[in-house]
Amino acid sequence: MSNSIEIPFSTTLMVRDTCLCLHVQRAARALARLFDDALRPAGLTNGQFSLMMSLNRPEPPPMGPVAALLAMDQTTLTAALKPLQRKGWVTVMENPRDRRGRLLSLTTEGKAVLVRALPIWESTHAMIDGKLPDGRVARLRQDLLALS
Amino acid sequence: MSNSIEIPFSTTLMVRDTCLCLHVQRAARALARLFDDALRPAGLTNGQFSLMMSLNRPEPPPMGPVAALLAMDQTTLTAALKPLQRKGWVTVMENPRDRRGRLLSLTTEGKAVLVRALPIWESTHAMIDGKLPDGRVARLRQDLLALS
DNA sequence: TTCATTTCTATTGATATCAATGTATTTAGT
DNA sequence: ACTAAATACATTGATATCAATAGAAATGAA
Repeated sequence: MSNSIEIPFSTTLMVRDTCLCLHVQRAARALARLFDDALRPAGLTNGQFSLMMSLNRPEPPPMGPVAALLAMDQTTLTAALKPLQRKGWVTVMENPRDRRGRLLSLTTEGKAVLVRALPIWESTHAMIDGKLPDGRVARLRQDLLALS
Repeated sequence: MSNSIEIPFSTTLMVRDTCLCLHVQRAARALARLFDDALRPAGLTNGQFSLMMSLNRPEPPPMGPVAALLAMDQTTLTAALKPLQRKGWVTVMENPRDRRGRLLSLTTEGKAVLVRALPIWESTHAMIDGKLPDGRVARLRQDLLALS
């Protein structure tokens, strides 16, 4: 019988130390927890905050561009809207110009939630900012954009 | 009646452009899709690859350290192990030295899956690496670690 | 106009993620 | 040894994520 083929432990350490995907997933989970904790008093998760903030526009956007902006699957956006609709913070209406599409907008109450969440975002983000040397944050954002 | 308080659109644009959490979540989703697509022929997702690779050690680790390494909640790890156990790629056994704990190890078949996945990871990671200017990747990893 | 194609979204099923909570076991203080 | 506290993990419930698929409407080619 063929003996098991194994990956050497050194390779495991190399992958662990160099894998960009793993590094980004780790940071994503850590930052998500951080912002979720901070935003909890406002009743929002980090993802809900980003989504609702992206809906704060002069004109209600259709779903496609919003999903693209957040770099998420369209079906994920459909699902993410459900709890926000239930809470009455977001409305999803048929686009009169294209009846396949939907237009997303914040309700008055949704805007109020966002107003309460904004200072939390500001202070939390300022704290994160302080964790990295000056100027480094801009480059980090640029690099993350290149990966998106 | 009090008129609605709104966040100016300029603030929305500022948050969209500067929020590190959003940038990291975006990159995390994009990279996850990229690696998931590449690893699909091997039957693994990016997260399963990272998890199984982290189990490729001389001694089977308990769950706590593995969850910490991946920067994920312990309950998430419990859930993530389920499909891998079902497929017979990972075994979860009681720790004889501490009967509260579990020891995680790859099966022979699990190691074989990992062997098949490794070259996919290598080529995919090389492609990502090429997207960023030389030397920038190392700094990016360092910054992501600082956020974790 | 008609029909094939494309576009926009929803649904289903599977996994991922975490908070809240519960259980069993170990450890520490006495 | 006994008990309180801490530790390690599992379960439940809710949301997040995407692939596969399906439906409806718009678009384009003839």
